Amino acid sequence: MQTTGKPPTMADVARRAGVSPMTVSRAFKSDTSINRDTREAVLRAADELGYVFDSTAANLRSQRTDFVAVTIPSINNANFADTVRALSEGLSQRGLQILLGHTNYDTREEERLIEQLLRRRPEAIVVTGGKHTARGRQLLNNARIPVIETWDLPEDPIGHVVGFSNAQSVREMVDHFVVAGYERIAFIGGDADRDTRGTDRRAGFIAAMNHHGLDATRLIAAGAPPISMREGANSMGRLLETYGDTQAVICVSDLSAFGALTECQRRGIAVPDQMAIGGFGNYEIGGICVPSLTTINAFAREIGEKTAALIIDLLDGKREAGEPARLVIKPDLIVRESTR
Amino acid sequence: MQTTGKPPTMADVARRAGVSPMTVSRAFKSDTSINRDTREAVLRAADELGYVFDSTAANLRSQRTDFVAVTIPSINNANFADTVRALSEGLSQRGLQILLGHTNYDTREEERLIEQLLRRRPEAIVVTGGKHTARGRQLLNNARIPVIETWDLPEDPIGHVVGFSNAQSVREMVDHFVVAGYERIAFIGGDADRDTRGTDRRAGFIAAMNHHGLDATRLIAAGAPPISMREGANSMGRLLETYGDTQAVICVSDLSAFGALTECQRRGIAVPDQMAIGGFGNYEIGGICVPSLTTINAFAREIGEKTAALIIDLLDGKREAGEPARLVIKPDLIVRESTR
DNA sequence: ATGAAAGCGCTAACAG
DNA sequence: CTGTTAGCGCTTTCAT
Repeated sequence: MQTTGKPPTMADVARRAGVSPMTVSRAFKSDTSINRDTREAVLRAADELGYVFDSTAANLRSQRTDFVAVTIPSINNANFADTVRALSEGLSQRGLQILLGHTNYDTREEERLIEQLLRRRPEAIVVTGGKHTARGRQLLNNARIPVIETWDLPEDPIGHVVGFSNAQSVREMVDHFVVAGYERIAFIGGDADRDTRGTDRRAGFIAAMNHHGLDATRLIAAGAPPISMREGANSMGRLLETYGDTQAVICVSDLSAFGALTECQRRGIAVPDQMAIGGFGNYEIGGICVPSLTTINAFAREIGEKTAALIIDLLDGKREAGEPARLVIKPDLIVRESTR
Repeated sequence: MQTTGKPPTMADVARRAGVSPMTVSRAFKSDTSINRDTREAVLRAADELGYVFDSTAANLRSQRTDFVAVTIPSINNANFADTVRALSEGLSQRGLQILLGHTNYDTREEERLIEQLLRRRPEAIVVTGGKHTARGRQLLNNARIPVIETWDLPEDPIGHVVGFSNAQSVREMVDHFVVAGYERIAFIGGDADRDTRGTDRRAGFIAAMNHHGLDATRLIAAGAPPISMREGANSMGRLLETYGDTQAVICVSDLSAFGALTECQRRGIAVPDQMAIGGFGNYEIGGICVPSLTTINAFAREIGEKTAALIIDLLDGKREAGEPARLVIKPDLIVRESTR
C-alpha cells in the first residue's frame, strides 16, 4: 500500500487481480453478476493496493451522482436539522447522499447556492420554503430533476411540495387562545420579508385576530431572522413596556418563546397567570422548561421522511414525474403549562 | 431554452457563441485571461441555452473537486452546527464546499461514512474526535489529503488536530467548585465508550475529585449519547433519590444541565442554594435560562474557523503538509447564576 | 460470467 | 487572447 505517487485506479486493481477493469467495476457493485471468488480476489487486490473507488469518474460516465441537493435557511436550527436528518436517513437507504447548503434566510444567497448545487448534477433538489429570486426560480424550473419545496405551501409551486400552512397553524393557536378567554394577544416575530414562514405566521395571527374582532396591532418586531432566545427575551421586555396589559403572546418559535418566558421569570411575572405564552415548532425545550410551552408541532421529521420517500418514488419511476405531488401536513396544537 | 432532450454542454455553448469549447471553459473561470466581450458573449449564449456548468466532468479532468468532507456525531447539536457553520463560511471563501455526514456517535457508522466520503475525492477531511475503528484510521491514513481531527486532543493523531482537552476543562470546573466550598459533587453523563468527549469529561471529573481527596463515585449514567434535556432531567431525579445530600452536579452538556435544572424547579429545589449545576458547551440556553448556567465555553465556532484557515493554508501550500498542526484551544470557564 | 472498445464533459498542456 | 489534442477513471454497450 503505497502512499506516494499516483493513487491506484481500477486498471491497477485489474492488473493485480488478473482480470479486466470491467470485472473490477462489477466487483464494486452489489447487484451485478460476477463470480463470488472473482469478486473476493478483486476486493482483496483493491485492499492491498489501498484502492479507493472514484465516484467522480463513475458519476461522469454513468451520468448519475446519487446526490440530492438540499438547502435550509440555517444549519443551526433544530427543526431544519430534524428534517435533514430524516431526509438523510431515508435517502441513504437508496444510496443517495445529501449535498447540504444553508442560505442564512436570504434568497440572494439561496440563488447562489442553488446554482452551485445544480452544477454538481444532483438527482433531485429540496429547498426550504417557496420564495426565491426570479433567477432562482428559473434555475429550478430548468433543472431537469425533481424539485421539492418544503416547510411551506407555495401558491405557485415550482414542482413538488411537502409542507404545511404556517398561517393556518397560527390561526388555530389564536382560536384556542380566544376560546380560553384571552383577548389582548400580541405577536413576537422577526422583521418581515426575509423569513417567509415567520411572515406567514404573523399574517395568520393578524387574520385570526381580525376575524375575532380583536386588536391585531400588538406586534413586536424582534429583529432579523432567525430570532434567538435572547431576542425573544428582549421582545418580551418591549412588549411589557409598550402594551402592559397584554394577556397572551404568540412567538414565532419555541426558542423566542422560551426567551420571552425567561424575561417574565426575571421580572416576576407569572406564566400563565399574568402572561400566557405560545411558541412554534415543538422544540425539545418547550416540553422541558417550567412551565412547559404551548406550541405547534409542525412535524419537521415527517417532512423529511415524506420528502425522502417522494424522491425515491420519483427516481424509481414509481411515481409520475409530470404530476407534481402536494403533500400537506397538518400541524398539531400542543397545549401545555404556559397557557391556561 | 429547451427543457427536453439532452442538456446542453460546453460544446453547444461554444457552437452558439462561435468560439471553441476551451474559450467557454475559460469564460466560466474568473481568473483566466479572456477578452471581456468574448466572455460576455459566451455567458449570454450559455444563458440562452439554459446551460449549467458540469462540475463532475470538470472535477474528473482537473482532479480537483473543491469538496471538503466533514463528519460530525450529530447534525442536531448546536455546538457541532456552530463548528460546521464557521468551517463552511471559511471554506466557501476559497470556493470549497462541505460534504457533510453524521455518525450518530458510532465509530462503525463513521467508518462507513469516511469510506463513502473519500470516494468523492475531497481535498481534505475533517472528523470530530480522535477515536475511530482500525479500518477508519487506515482509510484516513491512506487518504492522500489533509486529515484534521477536531473537538479533542488525540494522543496519537492521524494528521492535524484542532481541539481542546475535554478532561482538563472539567477538571477546572471541579477546581472552581471545590474552591467555592462544594464537596459532595456528582456527574451526569452518557454511557461510556460511544461519545469519547463525554467519556473524557467524566474522566476529568473523576481525576479532579480524586486529586482533591473527594468522593468521585457520584456518577449518574444518563443513557446513550447524545444526552437530551429530558435525560438530564431524569438523571437529576435519580441523583436526588440516590445521593440526596449532593451539593453540586456537573453535566456533560448544557442541554442535560438545563434538563437537570428544570427537574430541580419542579421539585422545588433551589438552584444554586440547595443544588449547584454546571454544564458544558456554552449553548445559548445556558445564558438565557433562570438561573443562568455556569458552563465551559469550548469555542465551537473558533474550532471551525481555525480548521478552515488550516485547510486553506495547506491547500495553498502556505503550510507544510508534512508537519502536522496541533492547534490547541483553551476553553473558558463561565461562572453564572447556577453556582455560587 | 467476463472482456474490448468507446466515450461521459470537461480542462491540462501546448501551440500560436 | 484563443484553439487543438488528448485524456481524467470509470461504465455503457455489445460481444463472447
